[in-house]
Amino acid sequence: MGINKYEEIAQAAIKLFERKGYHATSVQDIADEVGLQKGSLYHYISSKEELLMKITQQSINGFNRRMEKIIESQVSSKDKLILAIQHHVTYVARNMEMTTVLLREAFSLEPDHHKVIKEETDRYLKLWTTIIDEGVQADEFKPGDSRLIALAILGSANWLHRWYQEGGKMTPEEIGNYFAQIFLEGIKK
Amino acid sequence: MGINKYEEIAQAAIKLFERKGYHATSVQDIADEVGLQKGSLYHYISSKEELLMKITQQSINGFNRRMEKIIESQVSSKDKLILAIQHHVTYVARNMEMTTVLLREAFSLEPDHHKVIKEETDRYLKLWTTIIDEGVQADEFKPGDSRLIALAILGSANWLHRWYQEGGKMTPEEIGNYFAQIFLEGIKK
Amino acid sequence: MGINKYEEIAQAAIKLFERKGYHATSVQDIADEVGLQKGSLYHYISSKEELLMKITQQSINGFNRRMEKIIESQVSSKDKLILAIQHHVTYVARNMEMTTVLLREAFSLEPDHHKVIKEETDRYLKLWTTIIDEGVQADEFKPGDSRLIALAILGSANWLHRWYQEGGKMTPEEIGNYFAQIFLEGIKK
Amino acid sequence: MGINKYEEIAQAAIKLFERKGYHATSVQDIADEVGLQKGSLYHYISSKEELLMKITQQSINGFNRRMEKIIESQVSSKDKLILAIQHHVTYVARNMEMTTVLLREAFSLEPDHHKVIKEETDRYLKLWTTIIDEGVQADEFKPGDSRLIALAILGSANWLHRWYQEGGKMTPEEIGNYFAQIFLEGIKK
DNA sequence: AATGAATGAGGTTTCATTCAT
DNA sequence: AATGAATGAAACCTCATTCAT
Repeated sequence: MGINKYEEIAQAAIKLFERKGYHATSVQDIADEVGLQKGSLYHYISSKEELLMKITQQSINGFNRRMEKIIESQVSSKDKLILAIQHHVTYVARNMEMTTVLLREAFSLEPDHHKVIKEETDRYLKLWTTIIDEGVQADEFKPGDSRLIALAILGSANWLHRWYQEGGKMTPEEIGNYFAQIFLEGIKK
Repeated sequence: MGINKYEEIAQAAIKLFERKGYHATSVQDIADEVGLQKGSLYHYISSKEELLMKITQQSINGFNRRMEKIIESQVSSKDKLILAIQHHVTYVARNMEMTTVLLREAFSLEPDHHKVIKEETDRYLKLWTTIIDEGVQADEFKPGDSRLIALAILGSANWLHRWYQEGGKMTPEEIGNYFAQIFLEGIKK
Repeated sequence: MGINKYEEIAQAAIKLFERKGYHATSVQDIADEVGLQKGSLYHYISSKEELLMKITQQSINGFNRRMEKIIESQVSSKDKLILAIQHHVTYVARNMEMTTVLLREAFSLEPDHHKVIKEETDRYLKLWTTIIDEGVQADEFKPGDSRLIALAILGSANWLHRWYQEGGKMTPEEIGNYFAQIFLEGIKK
Repeated sequence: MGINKYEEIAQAAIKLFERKGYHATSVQDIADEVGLQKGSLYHYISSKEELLMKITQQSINGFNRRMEKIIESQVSSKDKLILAIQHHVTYVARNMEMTTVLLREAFSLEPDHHKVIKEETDRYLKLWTTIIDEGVQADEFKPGDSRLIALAILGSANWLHRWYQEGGKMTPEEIGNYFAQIFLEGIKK
């Protein structure tokens, strides 16, 4: 904190965008949060939207980077899926504010910027379907619609940003495990 | 359409809030959409926020009403859960815009209003855990954390508002069935 | 005054743009001049630049309209030129502020708008060369570079906006006559 | 270039003030043009306005200095007038940007500064009327209003900054000659 | 000599809401 | 029921200038 002012500003923006929403957060709010005058912010940023863009980009990149490593790893498809769920869930839980901004505010980006984020999220989805398709081919998963399955899992895992609270009775890792188990085994006795 | 002007205004608001977001939608936008002057809107509404409140309330009420009927029905817990998933999925798919406004914009409500919506969504969650708990007790479901299971299912089902498109290769009913199957049986072979 | 608010605003803008320049005139200045709040101006205009555009357009149109009538009239080229000089001079003198805005501020228009004004001023110049060329053909004027002559005359006549003051010892008509005489006969004895 | 940084800055300012206007040119623009940081400029200048003042002063001084030499020369009034026109025209043509700044932007100076420039331009005008008055007394020119004649000539000659382009079919000298001829002989056959 | 962080005032524009007609 | 003029606050952003380093 303090070393890199841009980072400090981005952190303030993440916090405020999460709490109030992008449009309801004023540049003044961000300036107040970092203790600068409104105008002084513009030494570091070129626009409020640039901040949102950087934040969402950083967020989706974090998801993609982890997922690519999992895909490249030498384990069974089932284990890849378990890892993917665990990683997604813990990443959301450990970056709640940033994830919320990505999931809720990215659509406020200007069309050009939004397109870039959209492409990255599409890529992320594809990485999920790859794992599932491979698992089906390896006879590890039931045949099915891999995109629908991926969307079901991602829905569950993303939803975490709406209810997870640090200090609850389960750790993110435990939640990830549980989610993995649900999707693999189902809840029926 | 045209009979009830308030309803017409609400429909315009739903459409615009979904498309642009609550804060990015101006009262002028809504007025344009219904073909009135900005000032004339205020014969029908008392504030922009009131519109958002009515919309989110109507939306969450729709979810709750259906769920209560399911709970009261005389079928097994498993069948209740299947019905609940089917109903939620089809309700989202058939009310995409309104659902999006509920899920993405409710947090823009003033604290007092937001609290009301929060209570209703909490109630909705509780209805889901009720079914699951009963299913566990009836030995239909594996023992587990019913809240976590409900949140997993709701996450999947809510996420639909981000990707569902009318005219896709599966109907909402088919998607609902598939989701139910995933959560009951899992995807592992 | 008061009947047409837009006209009132435009008049205030002309006065202020002339006095302080376009960029040095704030929307606040204009609002103060007409006794409105800054924001209220935007019921009548869509931007400050629109005002400048309207003003310059009205101004150059005034010049062109008069000139076209002169061209169509059935008099000798010499008399057309005299009329043109008289009209230009009196138009400048009677619309000092607007002319100043046209001549000094039009270049502040955005490229698209500026292009429109440029085309109109080019057209105006061409009307002048037409008269001169016809006069040369009719053997009324010495052979010469009609464009250069037109630019010389226009320079003199436009410059009026920098020095003319109402109530001076010569009326605009007298100045026009004198200018016409200078350009036709020269000053040499 | 480079030896005298102040001169470099002034040249950048002339170029930018001409292109965009004084108010539309930011100190940042000037800094960019000379490859310095905004703050560093203030080692050389004390304010943006000082730059405009220096530029306009240098410009009007150039006009006055030449004119004084002409007045002192031992030739007929007619030849003085011809020389004056030639010099003015070539000076404008060879210093287009600086002249434009003088003619278009001087009025943006603060009152105190503006007054100084005004006095110099008034002096310049008086030098012209002196020549004309002497020519009338020497029976070289027709009797007339010397101020009006001077303003007519200056208008033509100043207007050059709005249309002259290097590389046109006439050199500045040829244009000067032509203008002199027009004002002396007129265009009527 | 040069930087670049910071200021604080002011720029244009948008907007939810009110109200007389 | 509908208008449209008007408000006043707040939005994002720019800018000339200062100053510690």
